[in-house]
Amino acid sequence: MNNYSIKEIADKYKLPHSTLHYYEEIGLLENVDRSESGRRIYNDCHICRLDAIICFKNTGMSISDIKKFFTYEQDLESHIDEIIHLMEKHDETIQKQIKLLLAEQEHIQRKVRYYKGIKKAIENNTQWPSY
Amino acid sequence: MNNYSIKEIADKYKLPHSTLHYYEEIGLLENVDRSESGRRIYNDCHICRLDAIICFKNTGMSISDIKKFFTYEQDLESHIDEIIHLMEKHDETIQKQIKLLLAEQEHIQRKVRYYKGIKKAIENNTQWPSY
DNA sequence: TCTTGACTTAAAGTATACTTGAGGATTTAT
DNA sequence: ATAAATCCTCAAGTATACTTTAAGTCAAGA
Repeated sequence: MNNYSIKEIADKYKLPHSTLHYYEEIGLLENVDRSESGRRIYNDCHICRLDAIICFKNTGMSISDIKKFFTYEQDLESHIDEIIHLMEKHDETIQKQIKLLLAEQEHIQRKVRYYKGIKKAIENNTQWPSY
Repeated sequence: MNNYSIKEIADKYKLPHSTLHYYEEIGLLENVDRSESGRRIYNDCHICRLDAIICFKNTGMSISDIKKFFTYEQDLESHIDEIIHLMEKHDETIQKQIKLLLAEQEHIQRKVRYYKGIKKAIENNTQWPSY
């Protein structure tokens, strides 16, 4: 089990120290050891948890849901159904997000084509395209 | 050019009235006419703009960037390069989001499989799978 | 040893995007 | 005619997720 300073963790995840303080304060990061002088000592469990936090955050999960996940995970046997449900729901959410993004990307790309048409028309002093 | 009450618009876009008030207050919706008694009268330009606002919001664009887009659009000729740049940048952003979501979806699906394995192990009183 | 950089706490502040509440006016349906 | 629905303004409040500030302690290199 390796040890890490707050700087090492902050650098690894490109997070400011304050965010790590904050995550600890709200209970998202737990059991952070301290050196004799009171400095935080992180370990591989925190690495593990931060990997999950980053993944969940990247996919738009709220901090309160992320916390719920870890709470369930701490007593996995009695919450296995909730955990599976949470993960399956989140999988669906991601799927919906991807679908929406793909659809909206079409709109944006259409706008790009439209505005490029306008640019050409401006440059050549010809008629503007219709949208 | 059709006219719409705030209720019609709110229903169409499934937004509370307050959000439409807010969008007007911050200048995202402009030139909203009023009836004699002071009630808002929206028209097809607002429909058009709201379609774009919803699209931009769905793809994670900030309100300040959405405002910037409409500001540029109001004097398209002198801002055509900025508009194209904004849209192309946004297209890239969406592309990145999709990539990230697809990658993270793998992680979530792996978790689902893992926890389902655990559920089975609990039910059959057998050994837990490794992650 | 001294200075610089890393770290601490606790409270207050910030950014974004709305939402709610109070109090009143108007419109529509019965 | 009256009740219910819809709308108005403006200020204050809320939720989420941090960030900043202040004032100080600790550790490591020159």
